Amino acid sequence: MDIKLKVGQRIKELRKELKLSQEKLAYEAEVDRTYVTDVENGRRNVSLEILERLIGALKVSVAEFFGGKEFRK
Amino acid sequence: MDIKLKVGQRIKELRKELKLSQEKLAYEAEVDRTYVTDVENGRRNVSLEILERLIGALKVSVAEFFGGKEFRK
DNA sequence: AGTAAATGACCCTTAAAGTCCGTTGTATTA
DNA sequence: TAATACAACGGACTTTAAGGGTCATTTACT
Repeated sequence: MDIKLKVGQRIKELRKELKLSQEKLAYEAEVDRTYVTDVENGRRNVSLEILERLIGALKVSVAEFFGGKEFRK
Repeated sequence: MDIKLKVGQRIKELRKELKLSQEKLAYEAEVDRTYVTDVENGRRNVSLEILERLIGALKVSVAEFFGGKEFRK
């Protein structure tokens, strides 16, 4: 599966756990509101720095973010 | 520390383990040789798809790549 | 020491990342 | 019904990632 989609789904999953809206997450990560929608739906080829901000806003480490089985090959 | 630098150092570390030159790695990942230099030195804000190609060329999973302690907060 | 390979640094395009405006659809709740 | 909150989508715009050229510097090996 496409890595953009995997990342998007992981972000959505963590966002739901925190009961955040896309808009709240966007605010916390200092990205655009519409951008979060696109990322979660696998339509954005996110850069490292933006990814780091999103992951930080979701209160997990990069290692935790990528620790799931969908990223183990 | 900057995430671009952490990623760069991790790439260099894995590349050395495989005894690959930057040029070989660049060829495998289908990116420019000078681009690899820049990435390893933390000067590039790599996108997901390029990162995936580099990680793949280094024969590890995304989870393994980000599993080290430098990515655990 | 010499010389060849590998790496690093700079600069310049262009293709794409990321922003910002609005609108639309869909639940939920009063 | 209307009001509210959230998510999806489009288009136009600005910024930057990615590609690639060239030359300088470092590293490794005889």
